[in-house]
Formats: sequence, structure tokens, C-alpha cells
Amino acid sequence: MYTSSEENYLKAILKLSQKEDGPVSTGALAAEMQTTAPSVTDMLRRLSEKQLATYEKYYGVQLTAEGVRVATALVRRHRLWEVFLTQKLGFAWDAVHDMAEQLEHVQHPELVERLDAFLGYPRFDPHGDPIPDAKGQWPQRQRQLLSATAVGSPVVVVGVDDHSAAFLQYLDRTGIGLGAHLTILERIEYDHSLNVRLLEQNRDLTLSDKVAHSLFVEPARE
Amino acid sequence: MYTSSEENYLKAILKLSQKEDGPVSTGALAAEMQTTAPSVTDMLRRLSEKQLATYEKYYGVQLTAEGVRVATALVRRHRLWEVFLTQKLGFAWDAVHDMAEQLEHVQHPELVERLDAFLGYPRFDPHGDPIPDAKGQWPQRQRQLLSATAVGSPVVVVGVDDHSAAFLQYLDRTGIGLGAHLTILERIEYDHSLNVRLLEQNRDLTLSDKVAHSLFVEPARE
DNA sequence: ACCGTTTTTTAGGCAAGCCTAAAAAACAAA
DNA sequence: TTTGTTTTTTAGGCTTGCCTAAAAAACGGT
Ligand SMILES: [Mn+2]
Ligand SMILES: [Mn+2]
Ligand SMILES: [Mn+2]
Ligand SMILES: [Mn+2]
Repeated sequence: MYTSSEENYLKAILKLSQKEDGPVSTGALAAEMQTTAPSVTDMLRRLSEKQLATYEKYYGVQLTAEGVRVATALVRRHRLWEVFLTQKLGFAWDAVHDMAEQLEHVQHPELVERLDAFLGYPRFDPHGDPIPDAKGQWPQRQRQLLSATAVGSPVVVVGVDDHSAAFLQYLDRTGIGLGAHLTILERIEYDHSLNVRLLEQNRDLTLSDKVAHSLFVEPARE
Repeated sequence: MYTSSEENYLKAILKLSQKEDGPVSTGALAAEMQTTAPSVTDMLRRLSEKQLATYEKYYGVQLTAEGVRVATALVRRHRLWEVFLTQKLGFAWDAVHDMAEQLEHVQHPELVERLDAFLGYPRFDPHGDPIPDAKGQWPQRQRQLLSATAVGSPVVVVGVDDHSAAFLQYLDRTGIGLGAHLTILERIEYDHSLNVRLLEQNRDLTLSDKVAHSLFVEPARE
């Protein structure tokens, strides 16, 4: 129905829209898509023409209901494929994104639903990101950044805000994966670094402010 | 590395080359690719430029070693994805081709090997077609058409020569799948139709000459 | 060898999706 | 409000992969 390129733009617009409301700027989109501003203007005209987005010159772009639908379905496929690649094929969580970028564009009405069933209807992808359901509904979770967490309260790691291979591999080396239980022992005022206890390994370690800003956690349940 | 379109042409050339040797003609390729002769000429120039094929005007095209390698790898991916779709996701054998046409183009060095392992290194796809191994070697099987089979000798269905949904669904309705055991009871001279016994269902039925020309069988082992 | 038919190539054009350079609009600051 | 800077759009061009119409080559029968 729509080209891969169109779908990718829609996904990028959705992502930027969710970050902050109001219209998305040409420049922000160009940065997100790693392309130039004129290329973006080109595409916005096409998306607007096809009623997938409303675009006003020098103002910005917003998705229409149909645009949201297409973008959400794409995110759903991307994240389900990421689950498949890690859970079924045994890929590491820092290796799956590029493959999912391609797999997400495979068009077939039944494929995504069958894949979802095969995977056991997962609600979050390997990076802790929510997977919209078949109706486009997003699972909610009251997550927060580790950097915004109080000293002393036990938390579970449920996601990452930085999806780079470098960061994910750092976490692997450090022994922090999704589901890891942390408690902040001390917050250093000077550089906002954290001394934390990692329950799984019964071990204390120091996390930089940068790391603390890239980890999503939620309160550990008893 | 190569575009989807280039890969599809290489696969088509390989297929036609395997059917009969000598160069592949522009017209045959156009028919196979469901496109026009000028489009084919265009692409042959590009493939030749990239050393994937040797093309001589008004003569025809042949794959280079690299062209064979790329085409074989594509067939490998196509057929492994077809196995995945039927074995793991439960799709019918008449539904998987279009999806595999898209999945086969997903580029990643490790993906196909992991998929192969996940599937248990299948040697044939859901239609009985051979799956080249990681080195590009094709499994051999001494199959023949049912139409060329002698009366009285028990055979097993191991493949189809017609991949159309119409034929595959006809086989489903008739109860003939891969692995079905047949014995020809009688060959009618008038229209070359066959009366056969289908062991699995302990049932006799009549198959047209057209059907007999679309079924591959091999001798049933004791 | 010639001639009509078929096949193939050439010529020219189009849309998608990208680019750079230049113009225009918007913004910000004095 | 004027001016300098940043952002965005326009203008023009490129490649890929298609197309149709016309020209050229190859083929087949006499
Ligand atoms: Mn991803
Ligand atoms: Mn992810
Ligand atoms: Mn197929
Ligand atoms: Mn097949």
C-alpha cells in the first residue's frame, strides 16, 4: 500500500510527535531520518497529498488518523520482529534493530498477527519498548528514568532510552539487563553519579549520570 | 549490496538457466518477470556492468559465478522463509510465496544461518523444492513426474511443478500432500488420465494428465 | 537471397527518492 | 524596526526501475 520510505517517515513523525506535542519541524525530521531538509520537504508534500499527514509550509507536519494508524502498525511489526530475533533466533539485543528495520516493511495482512501469536503476545520488545496491539493500543507502564529515582527505593530495570549498540553492550558487560533489580545506595552531588546495588549479582557498582539518564526503571514489587 | 530488483532478475535468470542450458532470452525473462522487453534490456545492461551476468545484444544473458552465488543465496532465503511460514506460523502452502518474495530480500549475514538452524536445517521447502545449503550446494533427489511413472510401481509425492494457489488447493481438497503414497492402477490411453490408489486414504481416484504433469514423485521405499 | 514476421534494442519519458546550491521566509537581537 | 542568522523551500539535477512507440536486428519460409 505504502512505500518503505513513506512508512519510515510516518514512523519518525510519530516518534517525534510523542516526544513533544505540536507540529514536527522539517529540521527535526531531517535529523531523525538522517537526510537533508529538501528531501523531507519533498516527502511531506507526498504524505500530505496522500492524506497521511497535514503539512503547512514553514509551520510543520502532523499525522492524520490514517497516518497514526500506519505508523503504529509499523512500530508493532518492528518490535514483534525484534522479539522474534532475540527470543527465537537468539540474537543479542544490540543486533536486532537493523534487521527489524527491514522486516517491518514486509506487507501481509495475516503475517503480523500470526507472528504475534507465535511469540505469545509479548507486550514489550527486547529494549523494553511497548508493542501496540492489533487495534493500535499501547500497553502502559509507569516507568521513570533511573536518574529521577530516589535513593533507597528498590527498582527493576524495564527499558533503555539509548538504543545504541555501545550502550547495550556496556550494560551486558556490567550485568544489567531488563529485569535487573537495583537500589540506589548514594547519589554523588558532584557529578550526579550513582552508587547502586545490583541484586542479581550481589554486587555494588557506580553508574554515571549519563547511564542513569538512559535506563528506565519501575518500582520493584515485593 | 544489491537491490531487490537486481536480485529478482538474477533469480529469474537462474531459474530459466536451470530449465534449459544456453543463454536466457530477453523475451523469456520478460515473461518470467512479468515486465516488458525494454525493461529487461535495461536491467541486463546494469547486471552486466556489475559483473553479475554476461550479456550480449541479440544473443542473451548468462550469470557469472558471482551472479549464480547471489541468485542461489536468494533462493535459499526464499525457501527457508517458506518453511518458517508453514512450519512455525502455520500458513498454508499456497499462501507463503508472496511473503517469502519480500522476506528473501532482508539483508543480514547471520540471519539466514540462524533461521536455518532454528528450522532444523530443512533440505526441501513446503513445495518440495530443494534448499541450497550455506555453501550453495543443492540437495539432489531422483524425482520424476507422475506422468512419466509406470503403472503399478508405488511412489511418494515429493513436489509440485505448478505452484499456483489453484493447484495447491486442488491437492488439499483431494488429500494429496507431500509424502502421499500413490500407485497408478491404470493409464487411460484416450486422454492420458490416471486411475491411482491413494494409500493414506485407502481410496482410488482419477487424476488428469495436467495434474500428472504437475506432480513430482519418487519411488516409495519399502 | 529475399521478404514478412518476430524479437530485441533504442529513444524518450515518468515517478520516487535522494542530492546541492540558491532563494525566501521566519526568527532573534540590537 | 532594521539587520543578521537560522530554517525552510525552491530550483534543478541525478539514479533506479519502470513504461510506450519506433527502429533495428534476427529469424523463417520460399
Ligand atoms: Mn529497533
Ligand atoms: Mn526495540
Ligand atoms: Mn515460493
Ligand atoms: Mn516454494
